[in-house]
Amino acid sequence: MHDIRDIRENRQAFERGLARRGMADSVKLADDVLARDKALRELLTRLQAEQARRNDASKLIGQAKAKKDEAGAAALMAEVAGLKDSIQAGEQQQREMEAGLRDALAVIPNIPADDVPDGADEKANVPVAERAFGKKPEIEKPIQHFELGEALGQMDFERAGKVSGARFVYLKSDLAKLERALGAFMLDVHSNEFGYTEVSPPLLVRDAAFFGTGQLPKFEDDLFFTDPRTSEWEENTKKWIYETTRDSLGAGSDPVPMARVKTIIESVAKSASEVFMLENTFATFDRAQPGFVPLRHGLIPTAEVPLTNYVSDEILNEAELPLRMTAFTPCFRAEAGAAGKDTRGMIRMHQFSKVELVSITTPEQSGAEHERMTDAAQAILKKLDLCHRVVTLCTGDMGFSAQKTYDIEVWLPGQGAFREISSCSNCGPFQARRMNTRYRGADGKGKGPVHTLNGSGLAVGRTLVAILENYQQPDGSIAIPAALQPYLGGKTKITKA
RNA sequence: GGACAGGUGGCAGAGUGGUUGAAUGUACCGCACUCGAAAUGCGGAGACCCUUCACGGGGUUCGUGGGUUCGAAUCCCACCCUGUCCGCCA
Repeated sequence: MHDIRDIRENRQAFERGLARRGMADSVKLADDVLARDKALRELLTRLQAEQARRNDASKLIGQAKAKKDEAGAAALMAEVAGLKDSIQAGEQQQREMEAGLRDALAVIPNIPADDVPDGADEKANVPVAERAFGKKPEIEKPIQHFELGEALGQMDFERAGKVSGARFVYLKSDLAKLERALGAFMLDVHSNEFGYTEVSPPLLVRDAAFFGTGQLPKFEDDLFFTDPRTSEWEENTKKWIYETTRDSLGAGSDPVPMARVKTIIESVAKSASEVFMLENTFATFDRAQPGFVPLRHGLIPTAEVPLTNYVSDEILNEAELPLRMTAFTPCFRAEAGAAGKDTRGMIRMHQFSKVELVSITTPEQSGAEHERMTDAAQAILKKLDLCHRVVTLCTGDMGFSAQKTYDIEVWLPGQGAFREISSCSNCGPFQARRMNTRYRGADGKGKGPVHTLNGSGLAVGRTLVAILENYQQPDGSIAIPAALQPYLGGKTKITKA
């Protein structure tokens, strides 16, 4: 979320930043947002003058009543009576305008950092030469991981399809253990060597958390949600519709028969719940009538969501920063837009496990922390001796909340390609503003929003893929990297059971 | 999930319609006393927003969102959360 004051004071930088991201309408966007801001401030100035007058008068009424001056009080009350409607209308308008401005700002992505390369898509990403590691293993006729896994009898997409549908998998036996070992190994490295606090977070979170990290309101279709339309919620909704419409329906003095009223309510409630499921929920979030918007939970697409939101709505002390957290969790992605890509194997799944790194820092710390986090993620690949490279994402390839991102790409011999295995982003104050997370210095003075960073350390599913493909043996077995052997009871290779 | 109780400033905790943005304690900052600290005394201090070149002025904020009222921490409605008991359960 952008600070409207920043946009107001430095409109050029805002427009240029969005243009660098490839948004053609950045000037129009700035126009829109600034017009809303101006109108809102004009309203506030007017409204607050009225509120001040009302407050003064109300105090005087209180004093008059205390002195038993009923006539004086009555006179004052008459004087202020007219203000009430105007103030209430103004407050209503204020709510609408604030929500409008907030909604407009909520869908605008972060501005790229100055040192991020310009470009439209992944082809313009720039390798970070000094971060490259290892060399591609020499493997004759390398086989893809799913063929290896299926041949071992320990990776079953067919049964997963039967039970859950496409893009799910059963891992069994040593491959299941390997996933668990990788998670434990990564957590140990990050907590013991890099000072991240190990966390086991909630996997189901509320809309507000998704908003905080930037998944909502724009990327609802990428997430899985629980259906909140309980029978109770339907009842509340009907009750609300009845209460708010009974006057206009005339149920009291009944030009419309009660049965007809009930039918209308039923149909409105039904379409209301359908609209709810189809529409972006945030548009109505905490603005509409309470019982009308049901609470739902969504499955986290990454532990970034619960780890970052851990500090939402809080004011942190500068001394406790940076805060570092790591978690090993399943991640769930609906990935509606990705159909047709990586349809075979474990590269792109609805459910996968990942070890996540999150740092909460001061603005001064975030740049160095970003490098440090990338070091931590790379440390895993180095310990596993997996060939990889690092690229700085160009402006057109970065995620919504990021101002700078490094992708780590591991070499997959079976695919004959480098594939993303980690993505480390510095989000600057962008998420902190959405979450309302600030910090204060030792003197107790507020210092504004914190900076947030997140990175995969690493995607466990894809690491498992990388191990299968890089450590495959001519006989179809898989060697186990030395660093992992202690986590697998000293085992040195995985063979068909 | 049900019943009951509760959510107030960094923390604790008064306050049930009228100079209450909020007593009091504690933590924090400044000053005095002290060689210094502690104790004590005096003073200061929340957050967000609008407005002003500035000094300043104003608004909002007592879980959240609405409502009643000239005026709401206080009354009404809904929701969220916490605690206790009951139920259910890995």
